[in-house]
Order: sequence, then C-alpha cells, then structure tokens
Amino acid sequence: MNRQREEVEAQERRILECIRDFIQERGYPPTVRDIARELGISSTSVVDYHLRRLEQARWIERDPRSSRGIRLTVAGARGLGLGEIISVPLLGDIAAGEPIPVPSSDFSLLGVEETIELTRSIVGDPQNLYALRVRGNSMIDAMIHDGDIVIMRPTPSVENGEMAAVWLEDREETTLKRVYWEGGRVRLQPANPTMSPIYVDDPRQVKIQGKVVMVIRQVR
Amino acid sequence: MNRQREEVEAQERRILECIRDFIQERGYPPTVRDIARELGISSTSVVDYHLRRLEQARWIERDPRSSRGIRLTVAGARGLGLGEIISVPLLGDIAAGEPIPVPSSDFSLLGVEETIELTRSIVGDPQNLYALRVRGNSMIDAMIHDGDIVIMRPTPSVENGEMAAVWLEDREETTLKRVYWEGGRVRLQPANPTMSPIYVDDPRQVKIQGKVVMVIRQVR
DNA sequence: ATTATAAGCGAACATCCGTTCGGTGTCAAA
DNA sequence: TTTGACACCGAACGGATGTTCGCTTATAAT
Repeated sequence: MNRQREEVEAQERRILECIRDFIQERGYPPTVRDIARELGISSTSVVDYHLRRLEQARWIERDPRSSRGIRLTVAGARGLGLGEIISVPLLGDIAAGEPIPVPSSDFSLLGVEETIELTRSIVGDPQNLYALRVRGNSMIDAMIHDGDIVIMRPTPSVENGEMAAVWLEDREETTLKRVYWEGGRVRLQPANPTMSPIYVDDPRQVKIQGKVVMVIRQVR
Repeated sequence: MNRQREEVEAQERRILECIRDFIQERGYPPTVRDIARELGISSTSVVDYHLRRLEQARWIERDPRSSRGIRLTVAGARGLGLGEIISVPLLGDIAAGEPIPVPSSDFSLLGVEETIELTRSIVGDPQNLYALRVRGNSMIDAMIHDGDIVIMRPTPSVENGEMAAVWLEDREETTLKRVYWEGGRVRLQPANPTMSPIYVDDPRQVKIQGKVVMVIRQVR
C-alpha cells in the first residue's frame, strides 16, 4: 500500500524466515524470545503480536500454552521452500515364485533396516505405504526391471483397471498386472501393451496383495 | 542379555518412537513431561534418565537448558524420515522422434512451471539434475512407459555400460540405452534383456544427451 | 486538529519445563 | 548375604516461556 505497509510485511517475512531458519538449524521451533533476540526486538509482546497476525494469515499455526508451539502451515512451508518427507519402509523382496511379504499390522519404522524417502507431493496419501524390491526379470511384462522398487498400498480389493500385485493361487505366482473384473472371469492385463492378457476363470484364484502406487528405478 | 536388558531397550525404543510420533504430529519435539505422560511414566526424572542414555548412544541430541531441546541425530532422523528435499525441474517431454530439451546452462528453478521433489538420499548428488516426461511407448525396449518420468544428469559423455539418452544422427531419433564403446563401433543395449542391441558403426552418429539417473512411474 | 490504526516498549504474572536430589524395589553377581 | 547396577518415584528449585496490560510513538485518514 505504502512504505509503512511494506515494512510491516517485511518484518513479518523476517519473522517467518527466522522461524524457518531456526527449525532448519536446531530441529525445533524458536520461542518468542528467541525470535525477539534474533531480530533485535526488545519486547516479547511485539513478537506475539506479529505471530498472531501470521497465524490469522494462515502462515503458521500455534498451540496455545505450549512452549515453542509454532509450526509452519503446509502452505507456509511450501512458500518457504520446505516440503514434507515420507519414509516408506522397505519390507523385502518381491519375486515371481513367492508370495509377497505382507506388512504386519503394527509395523513401525524402527526395526526396519531400510527406508525409501519420498516427498509427499509425489506420493500422495502416505499412510500404510510400503516398498518392495523386485528380484529377477519375471515381471518384465509389467515393464518392471530387476532391482526396481515398487511402492505399494495394502488393499484387499482393487477397482477395475487398477495396477495390483496379485497372487495366483493355482500357478503359485505373484505378478503385477492391471485387474479387470469381467463378469465371472478376471482379466489380468500387462502394462506392456505389446503383450497379451491372462484370463482367470475363477476369481477366487486371484488374491489381491496390494495396489501399486509407484515404480522407482535407480539406474546403476 | 536377559529379560531385564531387553525391557530397557524396549522402553528406550518406546521413547524414541514417542519423540518421532510427536514431531510428526505436532511439528516440534515433546517436553520431558509430554513423554512421561504419553508412556505412563509418573516421574520426569525417569524420562530425563533415559534421554541421557539415548544421547550417549547417539540416537538423539539435546540442547541443555532449552525446552523441547531434543532432536534426532542424522542416524536417528533417517529412521524418522527427516532429510533434504531436492527440487528437480521438469523441463519438458521426451519422445522418440525429437531431440530432448537440453537445459540452458544457467537454468534455475525460476521460470520452471513444474518440479519433481525428491529426497537427497535416493537421488545422490543433486546438482544440475533435470526431469523429462516420456511421451509414447517408443522406449518400451528400455522398459520405459508412456508417462514415466526420467531424471537426467547432463553429460557430454558416458562411461561404458551407463544408461544414457542418445540422439542418433542418421535415424533422427532419441533412445534410452546402455552405451558400450567397442573399438570403432558403438553398441546400444536395451535395458530389456529379451531385446537385441543396436550397433552403430560411426561413433560420431551417437550424440550423448545425458545420463539417466532414475525412472519414476506413478501408476494412475 | 482529532481520531484511528499499526507497531512497538517494558513490566509483571502464572505456568511450563529442565534438572537435581534423596529414596525405593528388583535382580544378578560376588 | 552383601553389594551394586538398573529402573523408577516424588518433590522441589530456578529459570524459561506464553500471555496480558498499560503506555508510547508515528503515520494516515477524517
């Protein structure tokens, strides 16, 4: 609006950057007094005043009565160049001849040797995801390579056309295919369009292990 | 060692998980009393006692005299999923019939419409990376699907056996293949082991566009 | 000239929080 | 049986921290 207004925004931006840098450096948010000290403000009430405005503007959220109860909103963090990281546990291997490891209901990140770290922006809903490393080239018709990592979401069922890991009871085999329920039978369509589908006449032979959310190939 | 010892470790693991979950949920670390309340421990000194042990074991670091001054160490944070986020610019499409868009020498994230956010831990050296979206199924012999995203590192040359995006001068075509320099000729090996290599007798026909670092497929 | 608003100061208060201290029960080694 | 460690309890101290209140100053609008 005018010089006055611009300086307000500048001050509040300084506070935001101060919060961001503090978290980046120390791993936890600053106190009101930390911010005051950093910006040369001599009264804590001034910082509190600006924090209220930043909260109203949805830049930050505060937990009342909690020390250091400041967190950047998703929008605020995004605006400052921060994102959210999701750790997906790498639970084991997937191979054609074996059932895939199904996550135990209470699995936690501790006790898991390896994790795959992804950003929330490419992974979507991060709940209950797990990762498997593909062994062998048996899934080449799904265009999945030896060593690729598939990110899975456990589900007992999938909708028509979704890519899923299925255990074929009679063949004793795991494959990754798109699943189409066609009346009494099931069509399993490879992702590779040059290859032909598999038809299973008895739907009970098809055990859905989970949904494939993403495939990651780290070259070399 | 014995049951006694195992319970200690269990308790300390509970505390670690508590810290992790608290940070995950609230965005800042818990106080000693938060942990005590969460785990049903009635004395803050017990928590302090265990925190000292976790600090000695390099699971956490503490800032003395600072409230909520707990942070997970790099090793501990890896299990939690705290890492560094890399923004890779999505510069355009890659298709068989066209040269791939080469990044301008001073390209920055400004002016780029879309970015792919990855963690440093899966991407390695984040410098000069860029991303391309694959259009069409022309790269099926590299097991790369329509819609896949390839992460590239620009290089004028590659070592033997590295996966690269190459522009074939005579065919006027871009492909992704492993490149082997075999004396006077070049062997371009598809990633799909069931497919045959291409041989190019004149190495000058092979223009290296960049190295493929990663392939990402978001299913649906 | 008056009023309103935005930004800040300094002090004070009640609570929160890290830390310390003395003490208890259990278990295994000596 | 004694000893020592380990895990824990309850209380207390002092400093840290969020929050409120009254006051001041500068600028813009009325």
